[in-house]
Formats: sequence, structure tokens, C-alpha cells
Amino acid sequence: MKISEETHYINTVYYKIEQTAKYCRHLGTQIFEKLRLPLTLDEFATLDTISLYGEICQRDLAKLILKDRPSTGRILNSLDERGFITRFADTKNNRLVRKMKLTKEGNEILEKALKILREYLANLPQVLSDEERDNLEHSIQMFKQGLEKEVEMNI
Amino acid sequence: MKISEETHYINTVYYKIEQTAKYCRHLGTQIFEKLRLPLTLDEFATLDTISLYGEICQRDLAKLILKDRPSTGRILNSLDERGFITRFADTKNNRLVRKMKLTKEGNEILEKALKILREYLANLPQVLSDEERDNLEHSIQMFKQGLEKEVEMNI
DNA sequence: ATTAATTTGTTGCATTTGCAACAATAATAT
DNA sequence: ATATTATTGTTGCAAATGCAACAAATTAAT
Repeated sequence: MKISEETHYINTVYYKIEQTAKYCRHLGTQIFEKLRLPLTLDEFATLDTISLYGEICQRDLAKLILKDRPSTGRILNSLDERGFITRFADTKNNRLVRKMKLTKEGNEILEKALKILREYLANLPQVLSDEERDNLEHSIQMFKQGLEKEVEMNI
Repeated sequence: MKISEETHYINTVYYKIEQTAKYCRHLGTQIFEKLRLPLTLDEFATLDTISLYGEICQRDLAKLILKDRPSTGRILNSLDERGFITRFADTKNNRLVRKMKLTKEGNEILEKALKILREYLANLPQVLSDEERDNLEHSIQMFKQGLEKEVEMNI
């Protein structure tokens, strides 16, 4: 194995961020399966985000949960069929949009999942110290803001 | 819009990392298309990683390029058909494996892509200062190492 | 010596994802 | 007034992805 001193892709910060993101997703789905939660990670993030904003239209939600519009619509269809959200017509800037909010059942399932998750995560060894995590959050925030100027997300 | 003070998923470091990773991937593919490079981002990363290691077996490569074994095999099939790599039988721990290395054409296309990329990236506004980027690399490295103990990647 | 377990790579399939095109509606321009 | 552009959500399809199952070959166990 010969290692060159030139920068290679796998040594860049882009690679490290993608790698870490994959770890996060794997770990997240593994935890959701292990705990037998009746929601996927994406569904949980969706319910949690709706609960944060109260009422929100689909496109705004799509931007928040990092999905495109069709994927967001499909996730919402499933949550709707299972009675966790209701969708209703509303307006945003005088424009007709489809907004949604949590139902009583949606709130209950979200609270239940949150409770189980919090208990589980509290018993995990801490990955970073508080200070290190603050540093990471700050650095990645700066980096993301730099990228935002260059990239077109088209959602 | 009511904002609660509780932590919500979209405020966690997991979310921020996934978000930033998506930006990286979008930006990467957009640049590769804009520059009309004859490789995709994944193909470039594959060639670049093979060139770094010289000779490597598929499974080890899969771990490095963050793909599973089938996806890695398919990327390699395509690079093989286009004459950028050759594959040959070899042994690793007395076990028969399929290794690969770059062909002359593979080296040329990689160098050409690297040259175009370097020129383009040199003219982009710097996203982070050197110090900030070092901080980010260090923080995310620590975080990744913490996650590695908890997550099973199965590649 | 047989059997069981591991490692590596491939195949096939089901799921997910991304993306373009469309419909509906409203804002803006001419 | 009409046409153009923009926004939102859906549909449909192609591509990518993940995953289980398999084959081949080697190591470890009994």
C-alpha cells in the first residue's frame, strides 16, 4: 500500500462529512429497529418537525426534512393513512397550499417515541464532550453556510 | 409558527451533518456536470482511491468509497468496460480476492479530471478559513470515532 | 476427515430516490 | 385583458440503493 502525500478525495472534509452522515443514518435506523419504534427515522423527523412548527405547508416541510417534494408527499400520505396527521387547505402569500398538523394520535405516538428514545440515548456513552460538540456544531454551521451560497437545492 | 425550546431533531448535530452532507453531494454533482467531466463524482472518488492504494480488493474499496459491495461491483464494472481499470485475481490472507488497479487510460482520465477540478476549486471563494477547516476536520473526526463504536456497517 | 463458519464477490429483487412533466392557481408583465 | 412567469403538489418513470441469497473458496472446529 503506497500512500501519497497529495490530497485525495478520501482525505477531504467533504468525504469525512459524508462518511459521518452515513454513520448517523445507519445508527439511527438501527436504533429505531432495535427499539421496535412504530415509526421510521424519517417519519419521526417528519412528525417532530410538524410538531415544532404547528402548521406548515408541504414544500416548507420538504426543505426542513431534507427530502424533495415527491418524497415528502409520500411520507405524508403514509402518516395520513395511519391517522397521525391531518391535511387541510390553507393559504400562504395568498396562494393555496396544503398544510398539515398532528392529530391526537400523532402527538401520542411522537411523545411515546421521544420518551423511549430519550431513555435509550441517555444510557449511551457520550460521543463528545459538551465543548467538543459545541465546536462541531459551530464549525459545521459555518461550513454549511459557506456551501449554501454555491449550491442550488431545487426543492 | 410556534417554536418550542425543547430540542427537536432538526436542531441536533445529526441533522446538521446530514444536511451538510447533502449539500456536499449536490454541489459535487453540480460541479461535475458543469465542468462536463467524463466521470461521475462516485467514479472519480473510486479512481482516486484506487490510485491512492495502488492495488486493492473490492471489499476494502467498498469500505473506503462508502458503498456496499454490490454498488461497488457495479461502479467497477462500468469503469472496467470503459477501460479505466483492470481486475485480476490475487490473494489477501491466503484468500482469493479480486483486486484492481488503474490502467494507463484510467490514470490519464483521473489526472485530467483532477486538473480541471483543481483549477475550478481554486477560483471558488474559500468556504472556511484554514483554521476553521482544521477545527471542523478535528471535531468531525472525534465525532465519527465516537459513532464507530456504536454502529454496525456490515460492508 | 467432516462439518461448520468466514470471507469475498455476484445476482436478483424490492424499496427508495431523484427528476422531469403536469395540473392548478396566483402573481407579474405587457 | 392577455400572456408570461412562479409556486405548490402530484404522477410516473428511470436510476440508485439496500439487502438477502447464493457460489466459491478458505479457515476453524469437532
